[in-house]
Amino acid sequence: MGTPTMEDVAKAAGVSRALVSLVMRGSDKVSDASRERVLTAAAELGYRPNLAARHLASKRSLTIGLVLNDLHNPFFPEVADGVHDAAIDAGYHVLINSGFLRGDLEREAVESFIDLGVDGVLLAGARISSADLEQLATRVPITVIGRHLRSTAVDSVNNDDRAGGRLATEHLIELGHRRIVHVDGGQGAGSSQRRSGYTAAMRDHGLEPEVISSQFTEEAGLRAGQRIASEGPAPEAVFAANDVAAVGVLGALADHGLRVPEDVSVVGYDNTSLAGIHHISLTSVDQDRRTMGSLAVEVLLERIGGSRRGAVHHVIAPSLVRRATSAER
Amino acid sequence: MGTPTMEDVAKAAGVSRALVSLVMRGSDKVSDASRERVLTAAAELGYRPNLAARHLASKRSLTIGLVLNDLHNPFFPEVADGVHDAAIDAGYHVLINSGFLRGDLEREAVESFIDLGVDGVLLAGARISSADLEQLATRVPITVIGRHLRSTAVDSVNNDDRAGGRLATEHLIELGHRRIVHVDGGQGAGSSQRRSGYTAAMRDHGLEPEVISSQFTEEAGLRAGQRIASEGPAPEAVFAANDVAAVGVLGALADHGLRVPEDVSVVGYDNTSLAGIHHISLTSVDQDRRTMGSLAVEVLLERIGGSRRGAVHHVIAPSLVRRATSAER
DNA sequence: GTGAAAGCGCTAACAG
DNA sequence: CTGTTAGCGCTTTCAC
Repeated sequence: MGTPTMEDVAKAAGVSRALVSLVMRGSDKVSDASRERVLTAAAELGYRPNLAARHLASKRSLTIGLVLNDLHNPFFPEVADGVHDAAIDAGYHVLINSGFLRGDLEREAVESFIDLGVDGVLLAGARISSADLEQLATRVPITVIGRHLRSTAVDSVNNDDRAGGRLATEHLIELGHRRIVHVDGGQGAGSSQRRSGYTAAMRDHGLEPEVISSQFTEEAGLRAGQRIASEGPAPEAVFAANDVAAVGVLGALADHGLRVPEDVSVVGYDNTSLAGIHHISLTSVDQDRRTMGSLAVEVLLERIGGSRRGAVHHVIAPSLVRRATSAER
Repeated sequence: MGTPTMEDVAKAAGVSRALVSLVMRGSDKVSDASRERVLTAAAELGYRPNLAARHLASKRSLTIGLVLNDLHNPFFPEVADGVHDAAIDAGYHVLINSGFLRGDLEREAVESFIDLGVDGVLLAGARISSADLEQLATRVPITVIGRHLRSTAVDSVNNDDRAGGRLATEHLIELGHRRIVHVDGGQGAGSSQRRSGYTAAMRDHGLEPEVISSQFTEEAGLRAGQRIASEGPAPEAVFAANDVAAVGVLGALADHGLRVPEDVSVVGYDNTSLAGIHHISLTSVDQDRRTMGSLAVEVLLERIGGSRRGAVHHVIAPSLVRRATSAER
C-alpha cells in the first residue's frame, strides 16, 4: 500500500485523521494519552508527513531557498553555514541553488523556489538586476546578502564595502606605496562600492586611482595580473576586489617574475579560506560571512512572520587581516 | 485574489481547466488555436503552475536532490556543475543540501528530500553508513558519487581510487623516493581504497608503507603535516588522500622550514582548483568530477524511469597531473 | 479534547 | 480535441 498516510496512522491509533494532524504539528490541544498512541502508531508504520500535501493545504512550507551566486567561490559556503545554523534553530529547512555567476540564472533559481513554495528566499552575492529583484519581491519575501540596496521591498545584510575598499587602500598607502592599482569586480556584488572606497582613499592622499576592470573569478584576476605585469612598469601594489581574483593576480605576477611582497604588495577582499592558506597568506579585508548568513535568516523570518513592514538594511563593519602579501615599500 | 490558478487561466481563455493542464504539460493533443489562447491568458495573468499541487496529484516532481558532503571542499562544486548540466538537459530541477561532513546529517538531508518528494537523490562524497543507504534506497532511487559500493539497490559513479592511490605512489617511487608517507582520509569516501592502492604499490616495490590517520580537511592535513615534520627525520615524500589535506600538509612543512619539493615531495588527490593555483601547483590525481556528475544523473534517471532493474557501478580511470610539488630525489 | 466536512491546485482517466 | 469527474494527503473551520 505504498507509504503510509495520515489516514493509516489514524486507523492504527484508533483516532480521527484530524487528531493525527494536530499531533504532527505539535499542538497542545491533545491529551497526553492520545498523543502517545498516535506517536507510537506513526513510528511503527514509519509514517512521515507528505510535505507537498501539507504545503498545499497550509500555504506554508517551513522552507527557505538560498541562492548562491557561485559555488566555486569559498565565500559562499561560509555564508551557507551561517544560514543553516540560524534556519535550523528556527525550525526551517534550507534548500540551495546556484546562480552560476549569472543574473538570469539567479532569477530562474528564485522563480523555481517560488514555484516550489518556499516561505522566503535568500540571495547571496546576487548579480540579478534590481528591477527583477523588486518584481520577485512582490511574490515572496527576499533578503539579499552582500549587496547594497536602497529598496523598500527587499531587506539586505551586508558589510560596508566602501569602508572595506578604503581600509585596504589606506593600508597600502601607510606601507608607503603610491602607485596602487585596483583590479575591480565588474558587475559583481559590492564591486562598485569597493572601487569607490579605493578611489576616495587615493584622492584623499593626493594619489591617482588606476582601475582595471575585471571579475570575481581567478581566471579574470589572472588576466588582469598579466596586463599589470606586462604593460609598462609594474605598480607598487594591487588591491583586488576579492580573494579569488587576488589569487589570479598573484599567479600572473609570479609568472612574470615579480616577487610578492618585495616587488608588489597585494591585498584581497573577503578573507576566505583561500587567503589563510600558508602558501598564499593573502592580506585581505574580512567580512564575517557566517554572521551575515545568520542575520539574513533573522531578517527574512521577521518579514515572513509579518512582524515588520518596512525594509531593513544591515551593514556590518569590515576589518583588515594582515598577512604576508603586503609589506613596506 | 492572490496568485492565479489554473482555474483562472481557463476562465480567461474560455476553456476547461483540463485543457489548460494539457497545455501546461506540453501535450500535443491540443489544437494550436487553443494552445495559443491558453498561453496568452496564462502570460497575461502571470500564471505559474503550483509545483506542490502538481506533485501531489502526479506523484512526480521532476526534481532531484543533490547532497554534497562538504560545501567547503572545491571538489563538490565541480560535481554539482556536471549534475546541473545533465539535469537541465533532461528537464529536471536540482536542489542542493549540504551534509556538513557528517553521515547523520547526510541521512537527514536525504530524508528531507524524500519528504519533499524529489524523484531521486544524488549523494556526493557520502559518509553515510551503508545500512542507512540501503534503507533509504527502498524509499527513493539513489545514486552515489565518489564512493565504492557493492550494493544491488544503490547505483554508483566513481573513479578507481585504488588505481589512483597506486598512480600517486608509483609516481613518487619513480622519482626515486623510498620513504613515502601516506596521510589518509579517515572515514572519507574513497579513503580506504586510496590507502590500499598506496600500500600495494609500496609493497610491490619492497618499500614499507607508513600511514598517518587523518581526514579530508585542511585542518587535519595541517596536524598530520606537523607530526610528519616534527617526529624524527622527515620522509622524502608525502601522498595526501585529497588536495585539501595536501594543502594543510604543505603549510605545516613550510612552518617547519622544509622546502617542497627540494626536501619533501607532495602529491594530492582530486586535482581541484586548489591544486592548480600557481602558488600551490600541487601534483595531484585527477578524477573528472564534471563527467562523474553528469553520468550520475544519467544513471539516476534510468532508475527513476524504470528502464533498468539491477544496480550499476561505473568506475572511471583517474590520471596523474604533474606539477611543482613533486620532483626527483 | 475530538470528529466531520470541505477544499488547497493540480493531474488523470474517461466520456463525448 | 474538449469537458467532467475523482481524488492526491494534508490542514482547517466548525460543531460536538
